[in-house]
Amino acid sequence: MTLREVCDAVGVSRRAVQGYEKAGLVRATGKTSRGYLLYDEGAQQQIKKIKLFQELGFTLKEIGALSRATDEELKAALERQVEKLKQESGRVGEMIRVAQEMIERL
Amino acid sequence: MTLREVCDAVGVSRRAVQGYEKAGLVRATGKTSRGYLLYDEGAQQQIKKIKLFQELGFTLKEIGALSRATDEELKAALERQVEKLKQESGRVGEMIRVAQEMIERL
DNA sequence: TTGCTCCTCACGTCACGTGAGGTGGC
DNA sequence: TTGCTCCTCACGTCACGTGAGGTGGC
Repeated sequence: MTLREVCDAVGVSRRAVQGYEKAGLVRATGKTSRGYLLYDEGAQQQIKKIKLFQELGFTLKEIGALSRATDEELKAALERQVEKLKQESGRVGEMIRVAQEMIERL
Repeated sequence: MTLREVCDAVGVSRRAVQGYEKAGLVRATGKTSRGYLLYDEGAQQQIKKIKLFQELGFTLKEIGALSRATDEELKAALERQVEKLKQESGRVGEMIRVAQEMIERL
């Protein structure tokens, strides 16, 4: 698949993928005769995975480390992340209440 | 109050306040003979307010615009923000579920 | 030659973090 | 003079956004 096709399929920008490559998280698996970047199924899955981990709140650096981690380490990292996400969830809920209170007073 | 005192009281960094000043959102209200920056009660409240609006998800630029907005405009902006925060809340909840599923499978 | 699509830099953005170098008074 | 605290730059960081300039084939 070309870069554009992968981007459309996964829902990331070309520039984001470029960022992933710079961080050493993926690589194009080939190029067409015209120089277009190509990605195979594995690379596309990898890009999808990077995006998911980003949404879980990991930085690109952390994602790189996790790809080299054991299952135990990955599990521990996910558990820490769940705690962070729960805190974030509480914070967001609180902000919704605060904003609604402000609206009431206007 | 000195900058340090304000930072300690409000819970922001000196560098953050410097960023607020650069964005035109606050100004030191004076300086001591030693050149230390001073902030009065009003300035401190302003810094607190900036921090709150940031936590509601507004950028510094938006916060500047809101300070010059009418109550109607502010209300509308807050309502839009509540919608965004609700979406964010849903997203975070989903991410918690995804992470927990990943943990189960390890 | 023109138009189209894609490529590879590389500076810009946002909200600070993190020193660097300098100052004033005990 | 040394130590301490604070000041004002100014480059660095993170994850891209946004052009700029160039290429290949219809």
